[in-house]
Amino acid sequence: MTFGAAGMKYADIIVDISHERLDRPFQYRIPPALLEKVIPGVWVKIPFGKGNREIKGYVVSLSERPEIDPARIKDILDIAYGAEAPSAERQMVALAAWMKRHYGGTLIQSLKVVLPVRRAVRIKERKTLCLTVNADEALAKAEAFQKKRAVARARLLTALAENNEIDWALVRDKLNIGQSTVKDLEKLGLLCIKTEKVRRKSVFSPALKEFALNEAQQGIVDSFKRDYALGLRETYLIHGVTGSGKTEVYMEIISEVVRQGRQAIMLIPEIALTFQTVMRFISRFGDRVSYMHSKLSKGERYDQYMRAKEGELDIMIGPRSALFTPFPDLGIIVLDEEHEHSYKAENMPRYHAREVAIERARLSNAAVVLGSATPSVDSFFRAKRGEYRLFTLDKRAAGGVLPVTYVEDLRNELRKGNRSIFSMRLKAMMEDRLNNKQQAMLFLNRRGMAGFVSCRACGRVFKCPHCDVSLSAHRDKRLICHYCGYEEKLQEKCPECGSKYIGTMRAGTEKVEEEVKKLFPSARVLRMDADTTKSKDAYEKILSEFADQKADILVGTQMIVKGHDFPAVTLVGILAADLSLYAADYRAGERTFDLLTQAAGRAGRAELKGEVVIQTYSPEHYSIAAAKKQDYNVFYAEEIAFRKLMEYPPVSHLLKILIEDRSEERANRVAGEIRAVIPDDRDLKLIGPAPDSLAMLKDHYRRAIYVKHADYERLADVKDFIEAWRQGEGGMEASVQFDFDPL
DNA sequence: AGCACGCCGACT
DNA sequence: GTCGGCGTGCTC
Repeated sequence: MTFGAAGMKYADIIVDISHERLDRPFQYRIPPALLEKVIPGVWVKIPFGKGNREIKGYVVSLSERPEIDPARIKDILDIAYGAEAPSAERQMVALAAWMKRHYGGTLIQSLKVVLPVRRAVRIKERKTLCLTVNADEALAKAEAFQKKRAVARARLLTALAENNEIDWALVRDKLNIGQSTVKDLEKLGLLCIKTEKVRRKSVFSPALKEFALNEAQQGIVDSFKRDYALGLRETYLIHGVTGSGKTEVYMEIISEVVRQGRQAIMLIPEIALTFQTVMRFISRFGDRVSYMHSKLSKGERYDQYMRAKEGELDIMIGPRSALFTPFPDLGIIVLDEEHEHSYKAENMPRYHAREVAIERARLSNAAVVLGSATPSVDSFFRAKRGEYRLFTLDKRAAGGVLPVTYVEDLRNELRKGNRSIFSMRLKAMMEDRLNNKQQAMLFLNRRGMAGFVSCRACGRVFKCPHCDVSLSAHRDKRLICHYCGYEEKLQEKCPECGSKYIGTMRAGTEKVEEEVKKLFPSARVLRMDADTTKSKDAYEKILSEFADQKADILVGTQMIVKGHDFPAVTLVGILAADLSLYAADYRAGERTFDLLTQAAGRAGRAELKGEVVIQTYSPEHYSIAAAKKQDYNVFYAEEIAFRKLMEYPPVSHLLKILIEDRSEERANRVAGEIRAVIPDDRDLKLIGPAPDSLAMLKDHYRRAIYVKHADYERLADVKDFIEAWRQGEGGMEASVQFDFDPL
């Protein structure tokens, strides 16, 4: 490290404003007094823009030579925080650069994800606008402004008259109104700006437990140790059926790495669902373990990070954010339930924890272990290709047999005159469990319920003829494909069988609960869904009530599928397995198989034999057929064939380049220029430019170019190339955004 | 993103 | 003329 090296008069700084046009280093002069302190990794205060307003910036490097006219270069005002800038942090910056390259967005966005947030806890503020006059008066004013051609003011006042309180962000994004308009109206006394604040907390307590590994588990641990001793740092995928004891394997592997004086990160999907896992780690590793969860405040999270950095911890457990724990010598990263969707970030940079884990491991010479009962198609594909080492645990550690699974064809039920939501078999089995004082779970698959349309008689699903995904129902009886924009009218009769029973299926959990009570008036029913778990702890409360057998039947959505063992549950009913199958997403088949397998895994985990009833309109679909057999390999073979045929990930990857501008001519021109400048590569497939599915948004014309390639890295190259070109000769006209493997 | 400059339509 | 809204361009 070069601390304040001689001659380094300038600092290259990434400003803390997330905008495409500002996403590059800005040079600032380092005043003599700060020469020692301004080094890469430090946050500084700088004057920015014409008004020299004070903002923060992150120093990425130092330089001797001014890149622009020195007269235009301003001085750094002061250090903001972080004068200690350790080497671990340098690695995090490299990781941020990697994330920007692979997921798009700005560097400052990636930096903020990767770097611990400093104690200067920014109080989260939410600004809302509200009227200070009544609605009628506002409307009158709006009309007056409209006459004066003050369109923006009129728009804002009309909106406020309707809602009387609107989020500032909403006004800015959806109404396309600048802050000058808002501030002017505030000055005129027509509206006021309210600011609210938000807060958080946390608690826990441990327990104790012991265990021994079986042969299969020990085999994995031994292979890992051998590799690790040889200095091999690989990515391992453990495919282990539910109850096969993956957690013990993780703990053993982690304990080996910790013994060598290195640290471990253990990633879990969500803390609430894996509470037991956390407890087991705490009981084994004691106070050298810490965990994180989404409810921790920034200050609390920062404290945990600091403990890790200072060497007070060996293991960090938590959701994807735990990935950025600044351990001095990280030796291993484990991702449990690696197929879980919560590993994918929802906002920019939309990173996947699995991929970032592998990159971080590479940077710190660590190994990666992925584990799942139903591995993601992506990971299994890589394992088969030899990128990851595959291990299999196909037996339950505590013995016990897998449940018997029945698939019930709902079309037959309808034909037999059974129009209830329960098949005859499920009804009979529920009755049996009630008589024998055993428990049942009814699982309603609500995922992908975004209104797909099907025929109740024959099960025909209305699909897009171009994309092989289901169409989603919109207002005024239109069916739209979210992939290509294809549109058709909702038909009166099913084109397949002529039935008029066509519609969006919307049997909610409430409806199911009602039906159960109607059918079995004496049954005690618990319901768990977004409604009943709104309050804090409601989730745990319902589950423990059910575990204590205070109810006979638990009705719920996805959330009942995970966590908690219920020894007395011997029946799992999946009411409509199709619902996730026809979601407008190429991963629909994968999701369905996961859900069914995990739901089935809930039945009969102890001595009692379990049974599973899968109700569906598409018993022949491979996701359902494979779930019935509980055979991941059968599912995978079908699914990967489908992905190959359709050129969907992981077989192929897609980069969407979105060009947006107020002027249609400019949007078209820039799109054309970008298309022309993309380097020639015969394996690179280019589509477009063409109007985006949302051809116009907020009065901006949108044009899209799609680039397809089997290798994700080539697409990242294309993005880098276009960005560099735009910073240089291409110019920064219009706005350009990149999206990898969109939708 | 946020701020200043300047163009163009409405009004004294 | 000139007042002021709203578009345009730039930020080391």
